[in-house]
Amino acid sequence: MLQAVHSTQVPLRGPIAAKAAPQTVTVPPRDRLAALAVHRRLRAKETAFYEGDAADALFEVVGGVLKLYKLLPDGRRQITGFAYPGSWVGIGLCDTYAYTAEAVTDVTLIRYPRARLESLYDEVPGLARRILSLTAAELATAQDQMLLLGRKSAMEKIASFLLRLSEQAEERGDDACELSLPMSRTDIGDYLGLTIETTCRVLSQLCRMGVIEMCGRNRIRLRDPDQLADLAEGEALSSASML
Amino acid sequence: MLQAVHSTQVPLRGPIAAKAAPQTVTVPPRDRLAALAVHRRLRAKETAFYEGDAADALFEVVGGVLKLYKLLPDGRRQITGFAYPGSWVGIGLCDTYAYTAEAVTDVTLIRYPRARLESLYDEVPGLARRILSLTAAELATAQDQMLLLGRKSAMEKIASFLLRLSEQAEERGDDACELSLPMSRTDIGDYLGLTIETTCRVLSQLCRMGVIEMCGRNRIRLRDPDQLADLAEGEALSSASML
DNA sequence: CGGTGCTTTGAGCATACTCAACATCAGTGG
DNA sequence: CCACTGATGTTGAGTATGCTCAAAGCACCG
Repeated sequence: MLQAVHSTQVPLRGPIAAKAAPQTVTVPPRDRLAALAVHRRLRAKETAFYEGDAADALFEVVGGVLKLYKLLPDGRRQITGFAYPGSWVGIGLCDTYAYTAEAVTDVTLIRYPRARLESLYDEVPGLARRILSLTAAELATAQDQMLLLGRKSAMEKIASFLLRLSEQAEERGDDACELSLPMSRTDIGDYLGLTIETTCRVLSQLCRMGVIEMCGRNRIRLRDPDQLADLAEGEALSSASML
Repeated sequence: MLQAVHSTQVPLRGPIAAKAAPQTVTVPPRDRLAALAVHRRLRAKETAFYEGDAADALFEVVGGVLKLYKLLPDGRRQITGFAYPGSWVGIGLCDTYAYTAEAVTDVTLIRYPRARLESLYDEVPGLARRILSLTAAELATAQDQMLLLGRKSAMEKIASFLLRLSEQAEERGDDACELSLPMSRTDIGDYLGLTIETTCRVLSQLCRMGVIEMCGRNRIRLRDPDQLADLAEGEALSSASML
């Protein structure tokens, strides 16, 4: 069973999580993966699993957006990431999930039983490597986020967040200046380590500065992406202090 | 070459990065890995690689402690982790390193050329899985750190940090109450998203509260680990407000 | 001993938080 | 269709936590 190696190459679905090099997996494994897959739908606000649950499955996001978060005993919340189509959720070696996964919008998932998926790691060349690649991309994103959370100001955080959304939109083939924000202001704050009030205030300030424009609650138009990029890295333009 | 599978099992060196289940790899791969390995020594303050360098190798820490950090253009720094013996450094899919790795103490590393290591992933069963396990552990740690950076107070950050060091000491078989802090106060601050002054102040406060005791600059004794655990999760005891 | 680098402590301040009021939107039912 | 309601978002005023700037203490090392 370890022989079945040199067959045609088929690209797996690409990751959202940025810089992952295009990877491939041989065909038969694709089938063996498919044999494990079970589709699952969630309505907005439903959870796929809770932090602390037995981690018996991995999920691939096919449609919609999930938020992944951790809680402190007193209810403070940190969203560790948003999962867009192409993301894998629940990766991590532990036997319990390290975070809760809750649907922001209606969501479609593919569920892979963990034990059976992992038993394929050693049999299906490229599979472990593929998962590794996704995990490594997620790790790189997490490290960027640590820099953001630990060292950036509120303005820099919001600007960085909008820019990342813009890059993702571009990767998806959408207009990089027309952002959709499916998550609430509270969610954005909990992702960036801010309160909802600060999140609102900074967004309003960016509007006043003419850097962005709000088109309804969940839609933002970037009017000056270059200035936004400057703001994201602390190159506070003089106009930043005006107002 | 895909046949050489069922030989005796040998545990690879365990990870510091916590909850990784003990994993094993078959013997021949161990040899193949060893064939790639090159030892390297660093004196304190030397760097193994810089953020942005071509990522042509992975490193396993054998002795000493490294700090891994990212910089903003204006010099603000976020340490994303400390690498103790057993840690692998430089994991991440990118073709450039995502952070700088600098020796805190004198350090001994094993260097694995990345391309050649990765070419073994599909040939050596268990290898990719092993690296995946390490990466996943690092990801879980990173997510904990996001919660800390985004949502914890200075006191909670310091308390959490000391507790994690204590757990690591225990895993290493050392006394869980006798912590060695090889890194400077500045490093601790840059790891926790604090300034050096706040770091000092909180440590002093913990001393005054009788929770810890400082035995020289780089050594701390935990006198009340239970209270420290309470402080780490925001269960601010009344004594916390009494200076 | 005197330097240099790291740490500690103090005083004042700024950023982001808390609390509170109000505005807006989406969904519901009259 | 509009009025009502609850949820979500926005804005303001005051405050607190942690930062900045500054000085002094301490330890290690020639």
